[in-house]
Amino acid sequence: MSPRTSEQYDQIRHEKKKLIMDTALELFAENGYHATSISQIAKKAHISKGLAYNYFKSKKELLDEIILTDIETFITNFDLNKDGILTEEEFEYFIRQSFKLVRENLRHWKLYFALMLQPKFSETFNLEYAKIAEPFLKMMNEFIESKGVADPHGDMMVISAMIEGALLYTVVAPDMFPSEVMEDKIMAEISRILNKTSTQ
Amino acid sequence: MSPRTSEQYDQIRHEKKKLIMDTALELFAENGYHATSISQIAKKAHISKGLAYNYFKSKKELLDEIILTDIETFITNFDLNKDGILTEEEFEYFIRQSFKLVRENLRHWKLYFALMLQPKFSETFNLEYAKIAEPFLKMMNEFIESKGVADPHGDMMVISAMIEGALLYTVVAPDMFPSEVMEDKIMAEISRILNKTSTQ
Amino acid sequence: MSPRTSEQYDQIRHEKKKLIMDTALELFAENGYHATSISQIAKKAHISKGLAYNYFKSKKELLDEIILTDIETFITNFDLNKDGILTEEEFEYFIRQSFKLVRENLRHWKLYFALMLQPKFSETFNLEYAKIAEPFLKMMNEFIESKGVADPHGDMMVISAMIEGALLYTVVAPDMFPSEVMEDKIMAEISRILNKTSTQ
Amino acid sequence: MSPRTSEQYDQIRHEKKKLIMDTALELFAENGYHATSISQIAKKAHISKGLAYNYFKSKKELLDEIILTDIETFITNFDLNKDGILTEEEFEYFIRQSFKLVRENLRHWKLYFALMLQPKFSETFNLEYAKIAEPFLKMMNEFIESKGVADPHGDMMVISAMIEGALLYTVVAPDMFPSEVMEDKIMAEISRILNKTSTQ
DNA sequence: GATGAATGAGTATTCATTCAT
DNA sequence: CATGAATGAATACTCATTCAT
Repeated sequence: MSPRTSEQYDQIRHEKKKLIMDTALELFAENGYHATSISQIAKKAHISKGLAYNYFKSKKELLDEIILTDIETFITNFDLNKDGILTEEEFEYFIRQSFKLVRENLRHWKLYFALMLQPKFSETFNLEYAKIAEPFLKMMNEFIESKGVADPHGDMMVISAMIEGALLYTVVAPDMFPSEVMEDKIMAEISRILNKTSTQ
Repeated sequence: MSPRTSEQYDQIRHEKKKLIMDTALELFAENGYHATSISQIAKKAHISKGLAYNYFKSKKELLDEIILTDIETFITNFDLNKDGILTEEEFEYFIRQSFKLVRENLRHWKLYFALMLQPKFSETFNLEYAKIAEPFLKMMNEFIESKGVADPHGDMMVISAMIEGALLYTVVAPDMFPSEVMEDKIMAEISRILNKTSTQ
Repeated sequence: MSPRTSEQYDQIRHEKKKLIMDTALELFAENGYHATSISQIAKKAHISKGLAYNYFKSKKELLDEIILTDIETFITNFDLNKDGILTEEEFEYFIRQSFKLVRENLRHWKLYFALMLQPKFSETFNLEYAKIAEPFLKMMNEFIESKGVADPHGDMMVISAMIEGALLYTVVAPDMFPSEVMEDKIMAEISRILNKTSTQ
Repeated sequence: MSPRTSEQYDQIRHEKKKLIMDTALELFAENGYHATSISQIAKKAHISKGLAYNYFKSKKELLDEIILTDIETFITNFDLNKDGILTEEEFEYFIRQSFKLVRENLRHWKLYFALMLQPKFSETFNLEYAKIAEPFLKMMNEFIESKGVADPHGDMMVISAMIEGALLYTVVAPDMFPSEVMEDKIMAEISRILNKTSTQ
């Protein structure tokens, strides 16, 4: 048999890493980071404990890589680096896209909320999410200000809270609070908030 | 010499229990239940590990008692059992009172959000919080319906999300999202949502 | 109220000690010495843990006192110190009395068998039981020799084993091996062993 | 490099398990189950505490596996499942074999006697020993009945007591009660009991 | 790349014992 | 005489991590 090419090795490495990270995310989200052991992850992923350490230096680093990868996915899906002024359509796109991403990866967001509650725990998490949150808030701020409302900062806070609350419900109680329904309602509410001055 | 009276013992027991529960809540909220050890709690409370077990049968039961006590405090502060129809003032009172209670006991609510994310973990939590959440949602539902809005269920979800998000920010980012400011803004927003039909 | 007389105090002390020892024996016999905690004993005796230490310096000493008291009872019931030669009636009395005492205090004998199996554990037990066993065996030896059998030492061993086995069954399986029935059968068997030479 | 073959792992597992079980049996027999800690076992076996838990889920399960293995050994050495009628030689073989097995594994039988005294403690023990005891008693019963003695049940009890007592002495006082000597004496006694009718 | 045996520090929990009252 | 709060050492058990193969 011919030896595997290095591409094949890379392929294997990549797939195994993904398998481990997916499995870990599932368990971290369901039971929490501390309540999840490497043994459980290994068993569920049908690999040996040793192999997990072949790919990740430690349990914490496994968490870190999960966070980083998810952030990357998020950023890729958003293109948050644009500098120009947002159109109404782009603004709506951003928010709807947020709901969509949360719905498509509930586990990640469950983990996100959990880590948000223990800020001392993960430096990585704090740093990485700042990268998202800041431009997001900045964008939101600028857009709201551009609308000429009376209290832009206040409106920003209400809108953020509404979105954050809806995303939390999407994650913990999707049956009682259907995500798509909330998304539409919230979009409408935001429109009303930001356009009320013009109608007066 | 005669032994301590049972009143003295009750007094001691009550104070020590409170000390242990307060200390535990502080650590549970800050670092999470699983990341907090009985040793840490004992050290911080300046007692021996053994004493903690004199008062609580297990770590889980310590958590349970914290939850139960906090729920009691909450219910006492609310009188949620009233059946009659809410006035506008009472409705506002309920919501403002919620913000107030969260602000006054941030630790408890941090724990609340954390436990909400791991529903399988604590039976006690689920049962006890259902006791609060259900009448709260029912009250909100009935009140909104009484206002004759076009989409009462949708409005209820938006309002709930707004409140939940604001409370979450109150707990995790009070500096960036000042709770009192949000409270006022949200009260105003709710008014607008529920009274918009009348102005049309 | 007049102070209690010292006789009354002695009476109280004596009764409490007995209560504690009886309770402890019950639990030691049922679950074993190591599996029984002072707390359990105190709870079952409806006293405080502290009181147990008022009467006994340690858990081990509590065990020791139980052993000593039981030995005393045993010796009192036997009058094993007689030096003279045993009559046939006296020999039978000894054995039947052994069965009777075991039946009347199963707990103590359960403890006895358990301690016999862990000779390193209790010095007290070993010393005290030697006091019983030695004269008992000596008596048995002398009596058997006096009967002029061919193999007195062998017969002594068989008879002892028979008695010991029957007592063990009396303690652990009285339903399947009714003690009184065994007692009679064994007495008959002993007679036959010791008198067979004369009939030949 | 390639990982160990599963045969190698099986080999290692088998040897280590045996080492741990042998060490545990030694200590359990000598000092009792409750008085023996996993630390002691680990130290004596020159392994870490953790490794013991790699092989046995709990201390109780370690005990269970010891019991089960010993029972297997016992049954293998006996072939107790035969249905046919016993010859005199087979009956004698059974009894002599019992003595032999006890002598060859004193520790196991010390544990057996100790567990017999605490029937509530080990379900496993009760169930497994019933498997041995029942056919053994049945066999003995049938054989005795086949001999046409006047009181077969009574004889069975006396013979059982004699054997049980002799085995107990074999375990706790082999110096004072030499096992082989007792074995011969008891065999002779049994013969006399069972054949006395025919000679009269 | 892959395995799982092995470790050791840490965790929850128990318990004999002490002591102030 | 009597209580039960308090301690600390020990116990069963877990788990992240290492390593020989």
